[in-house]
Amino acid sequence: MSHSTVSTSSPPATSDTIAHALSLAIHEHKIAPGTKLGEDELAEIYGVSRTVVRAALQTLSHIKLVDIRRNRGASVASPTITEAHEVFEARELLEPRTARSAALHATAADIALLERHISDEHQALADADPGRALYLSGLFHTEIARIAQQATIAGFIETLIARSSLIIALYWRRESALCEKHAHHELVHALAAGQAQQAEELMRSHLVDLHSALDLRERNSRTLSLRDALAR
Amino acid sequence: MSHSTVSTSSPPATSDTIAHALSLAIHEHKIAPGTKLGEDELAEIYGVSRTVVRAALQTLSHIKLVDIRRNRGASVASPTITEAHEVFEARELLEPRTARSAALHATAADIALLERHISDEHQALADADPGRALYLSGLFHTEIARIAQQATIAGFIETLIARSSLIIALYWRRESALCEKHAHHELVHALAAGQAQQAEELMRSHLVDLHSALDLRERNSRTLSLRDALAR
DNA sequence: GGACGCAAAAATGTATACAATCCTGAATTC
DNA sequence: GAATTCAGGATTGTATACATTTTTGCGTCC
Repeated sequence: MSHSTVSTSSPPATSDTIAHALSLAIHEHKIAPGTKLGEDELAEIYGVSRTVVRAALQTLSHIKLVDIRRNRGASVASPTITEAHEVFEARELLEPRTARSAALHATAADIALLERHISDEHQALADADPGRALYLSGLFHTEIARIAQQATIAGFIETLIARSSLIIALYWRRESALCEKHAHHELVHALAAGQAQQAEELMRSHLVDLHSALDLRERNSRTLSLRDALAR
Repeated sequence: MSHSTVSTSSPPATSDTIAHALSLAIHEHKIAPGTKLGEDELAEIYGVSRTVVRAALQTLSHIKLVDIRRNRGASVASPTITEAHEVFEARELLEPRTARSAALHATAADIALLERHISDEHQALADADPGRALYLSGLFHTEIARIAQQATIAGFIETLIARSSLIIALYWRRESALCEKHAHHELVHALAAGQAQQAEELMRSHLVDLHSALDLRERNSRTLSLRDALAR
């Protein structure tokens, strides 16, 4: 009896359950980019057959959290430097406009929710759980997209944020501390006040800050992909 | 022997093959929105097991070409009016910027390819194959996204164009004839000349034209969803 | 000692069998 | 006659068995 299933006597896991659980673990940096995700292993962990696991992995591969290569199985994706730039450029194109729209649609309940996310994030940092803080930070962005009432664009942003989590795992430079300390707060204020232009600008500069806090020099690429290669 | 497999003695279809074939048929309006896609039926048509068919359907559901509801199977998606607006608003946000970028990256080979797409599209219209013309028209847009060398955004645009095909099937009004007669040509000229600003503007107005050629009044929604309901 | 090759083992791809759910339609009831 | 109930069939969900491919590790050869 090596491993038991993750939770005892819970409703049997569906592929959505598993995809969600894996997604969370990846967001929180509990599973590193490049990690092999064996089907049998996951099937045993969640107490289901490989059929269900494969469906979950396919879902995750579609949002590029997981890389599936034929006959070679699934592993957590490791975005290249080029992809990292692309993801942040896409965010810089989509999110400011979305923040503008959110400023026009935000209700009091929306603002309250965003503020709770921020305080949860601070709590996670206080608990020395940076992975969870990062996840909540991403949730803040997806929440804004939802408030903007553009489900289609919100879906895109969701996948971009998921990939951003991988990018941060690979390329974040420690030196650049929490430059975003107040960015989310200021954004909420602009949204609450309905200041569309202000919200758009704040979001743009916030994303530029994030982008520039990454070490995306070519030199580093080789180092990191080498580490990946050794990691397995 | 009722149905035989689609092509005799071809390499066995993979889920990608099937997803591509179905996607093409939907793009070309050979399968109408709302059509039920039974697993056994498709499995027999393509000469594979349901396992492979299910993977293909899942792929298509990720890009919202197909709607899968638990225990209820898959059918071709029928976007609502709200979704239709969202899709075109997203395109209006993404594609003009992409066209700008394409103008800066386009090579002679790229331009030649685009021009061939246009002439193919005209040929299809001459052959009285409007479905294929529509498909090629969409391909023109995805090709521009590819030229822009932003794979991430190109992926988003690809799904938006796929959904646009469904939207056109549901909401296109015949009265508004080919207003876009020269739009693609002008766009290619701007791209070939490297006129970024011009390309961006042309793409924007082209998309606005398309958007306004749809009948997205609420009244029509009920009519069409009723037809859907009766269609099965 | 290192490179090559091959067989065994492990993992993924696909098909099939079985279980659970939904849909259909005829019989029943009011 | 209309609504309801409840089999029976049809369809989807999941597990398992088998086929194919990749990986691994040992042995051989140079």
